Amino acid sequence: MRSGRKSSSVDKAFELIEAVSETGRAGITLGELAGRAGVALSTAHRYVTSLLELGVLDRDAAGSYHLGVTLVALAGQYLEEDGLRAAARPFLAELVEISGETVHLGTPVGNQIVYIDKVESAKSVRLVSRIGSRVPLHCTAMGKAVLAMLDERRRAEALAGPLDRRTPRTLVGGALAAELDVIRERGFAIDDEENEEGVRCVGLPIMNASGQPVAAFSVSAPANRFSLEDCHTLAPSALAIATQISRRIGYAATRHAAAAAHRSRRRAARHAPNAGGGDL
Amino acid sequence: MRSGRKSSSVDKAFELIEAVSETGRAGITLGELAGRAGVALSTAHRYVTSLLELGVLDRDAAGSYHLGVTLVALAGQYLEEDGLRAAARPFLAELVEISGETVHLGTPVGNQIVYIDKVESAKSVRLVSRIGSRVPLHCTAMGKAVLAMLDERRRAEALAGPLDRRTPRTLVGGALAAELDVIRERGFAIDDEENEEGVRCVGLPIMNASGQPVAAFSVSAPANRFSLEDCHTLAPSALAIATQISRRIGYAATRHAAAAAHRSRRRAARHAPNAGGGDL
DNA sequence: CTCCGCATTCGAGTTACTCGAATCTATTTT
DNA sequence: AAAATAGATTCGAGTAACTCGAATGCGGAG
Repeated sequence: MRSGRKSSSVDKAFELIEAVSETGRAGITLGELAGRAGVALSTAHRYVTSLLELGVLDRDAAGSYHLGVTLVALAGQYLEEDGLRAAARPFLAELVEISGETVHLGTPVGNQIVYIDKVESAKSVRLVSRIGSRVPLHCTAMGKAVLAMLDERRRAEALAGPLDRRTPRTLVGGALAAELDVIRERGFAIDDEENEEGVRCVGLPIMNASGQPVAAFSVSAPANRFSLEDCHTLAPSALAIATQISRRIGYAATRHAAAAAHRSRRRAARHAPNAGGGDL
Repeated sequence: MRSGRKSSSVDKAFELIEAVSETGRAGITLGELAGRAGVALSTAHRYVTSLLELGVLDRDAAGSYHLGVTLVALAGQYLEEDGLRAAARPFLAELVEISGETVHLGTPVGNQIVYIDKVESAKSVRLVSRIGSRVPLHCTAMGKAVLAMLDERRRAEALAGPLDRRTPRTLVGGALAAELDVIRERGFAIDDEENEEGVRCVGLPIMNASGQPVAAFSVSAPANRFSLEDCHTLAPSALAIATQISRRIGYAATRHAAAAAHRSRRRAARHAPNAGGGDL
């Protein structure tokens, strides 16, 4: 085949954006940006010229590059239209009531989870996080919940790279694979200080009509007031909520119902957008 | 010159993204997308393939395209790092105290203003808005405040397209130009139901070290409890706050001090990033 | 079962990107 | 204050990668 099936220009442009994103508050010079993204200096300059004009990137007075406001405009649009978020919100609020702890909603992209919503507990010692944060799949409750429900091929893909040992309790390799099987069986994941010391979470997948884990939610709390036992106690309520959210976005709820889900895909596809439009 | 100074691939990719953004909750098919963005179907397909893989766009079960979560991740990063937002926040909160009404912070991109922060009043009848919203320049308080401070060339650029008459009071043409001169002179803008009936706003520009209006903020309220007189009464406090924010991000504060601002640009440029890093 | 729309594939043609070196501008050093 | 340095920007040749239109294949609708 003469031409590839994707656009390398687009890929490179987003590599540039990602490189800017990773540099943080200080910004980054054009030269360094080109280096990080692996393109020639003049190429980077040309791409960046377009991105500046679009407001996707910005330059400060010193000439360093930063992310631009256009990204905020697009993200705002996304959050407003996201049916999953609208559908899940009341259930997540209910879960905050039940657990008394902060609940997050996230979606997998690549081998990360992006937080797209948050309902905070009223307690004074809360965990800091923000919508838009990205966390790894392999060491978080939401991430493991998603991994556990992926088919073999996708799971292998997501775990292909070297896995960070963020804490002494982080699971990798065979131990992680075994854990994922357990999670798949019981329906929920526990992050036992595997991502951040002093923080425990319970995470559950949200399945779409095709039986794919399209999102997840988690309850997070300081480990000292959220024991492993508390995690297990909370699980039944959380499972019920996961089922309800999944059903609401069109998942045929039988356990091993991949085939059934597949058959009902057409109808579900037409109904899903409407479900998203409602506010309940 | 053989090669242009910007990348048309990047431009087109964002035209696609913009087209998806404009379609709203229902999503858009590939064919229509190609039409709106003005590219061939197969081209759109290639770009979209990359954008899907990056998580910038997403497909629902019916095959329609939507915005993707990667945008949320990037926007979250932007908001976290934005020095202006951090610098302005305490002052905006103070302005909410003084006025009792909701205050917004926004940045110009193209001929729109994007909301990047919001501090809500405690009153029960509040205006709905969200971070990431885009509003026109010519008929909003923030927009007019920015327009008034632009140099002749940029102002003309921003007003080049046909201007929407959003309400009967919207100003266009000569009346708008005259109004902008008044705004420049007195330092603040008033949106007297020019963008939305029943809503009045007072808007002020935030200037950077080079004397350019890089942002604006506004106080918005239902017209029935926020008269034109109220707007003028609030102005002095708002002006003081605008000056303080501008100074904090590095603007040499003298009134007609464009030249002085220009002379001090080098020093300011070096200091500005540090000022942005602080949290006060 | 057939029709129809839309996603996807394919190959030829050419635009628009890549690279390295030169130039210009701004900042730092002596 | 002048020279030195680093980085941004321009430039031109070469070619990889994109654009287009048509053909194919898949899934939904009648």
